[in-house]
Amino acid sequence: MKPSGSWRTPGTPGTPGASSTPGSVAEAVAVQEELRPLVDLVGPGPSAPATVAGLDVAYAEGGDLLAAAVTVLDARTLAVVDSAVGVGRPAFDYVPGLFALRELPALLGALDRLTTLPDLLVCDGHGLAHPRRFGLACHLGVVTGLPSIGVGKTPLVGTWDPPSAERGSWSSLRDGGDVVGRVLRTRDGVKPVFVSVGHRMSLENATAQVLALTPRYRLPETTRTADRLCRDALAEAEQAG
DNA sequence: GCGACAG
DNA sequence: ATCTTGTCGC
Repeated sequence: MKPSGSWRTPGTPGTPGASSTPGSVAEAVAVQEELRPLVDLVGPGPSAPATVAGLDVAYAEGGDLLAAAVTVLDARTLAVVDSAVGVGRPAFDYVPGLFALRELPALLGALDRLTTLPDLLVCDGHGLAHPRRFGLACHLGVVTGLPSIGVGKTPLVGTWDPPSAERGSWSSLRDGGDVVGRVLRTRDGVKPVFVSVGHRMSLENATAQVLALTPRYRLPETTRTADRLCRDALAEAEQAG
């Protein structure tokens, strides 16, 4: 039972603390500050990725059991072409801003079990739209070396003006003088999502990719398929033991 | 000091 | 995240 530590194609070999879990809040913050400079903000990322991965985690009632899932979709048809899921334990208590430490080991474990190496990771949470500009999407991107973006359902930091009601409209998400993301309307008249860059992606491209992944629903198909997979896996795990 | 706070 | 009752609309 290897924990989660290695990655097939490390973007930055020898990255310290990349996938080991800190033992305290102070250590967790230190890990984020240490890895933050490794984020590639130049991008621009693939304009026409062949495959896009969605990542999500589901928790059992007690919060002591979780299932992490990754689904890989054909970017053109949005069909699932590969997937991996695994159950485990949260690696850290939930603390806003340190959320990534909680799910990272389980997600890396699932990524390791993929047969396909996706061209882009779409994370359920924020990237740069984070107090220290190092949310889950940045962390996963740096550790895997893959282009990544974050799509959050609710804000963590920042202020914004409401985008107009039509799908495709957006407004800048600003925090501390920085544009850290976009508030993007993916469906007409429906609550927007919060898009931010994770790693090796431009904000413009991240926006385009999210729109390509939302032909019908508010959330990206990647997120929806991963959500279903980890929920099902969690239900099975709870029945089994 | 008080509220807010990804999932 | 997860739980929950009810409501509106396709």
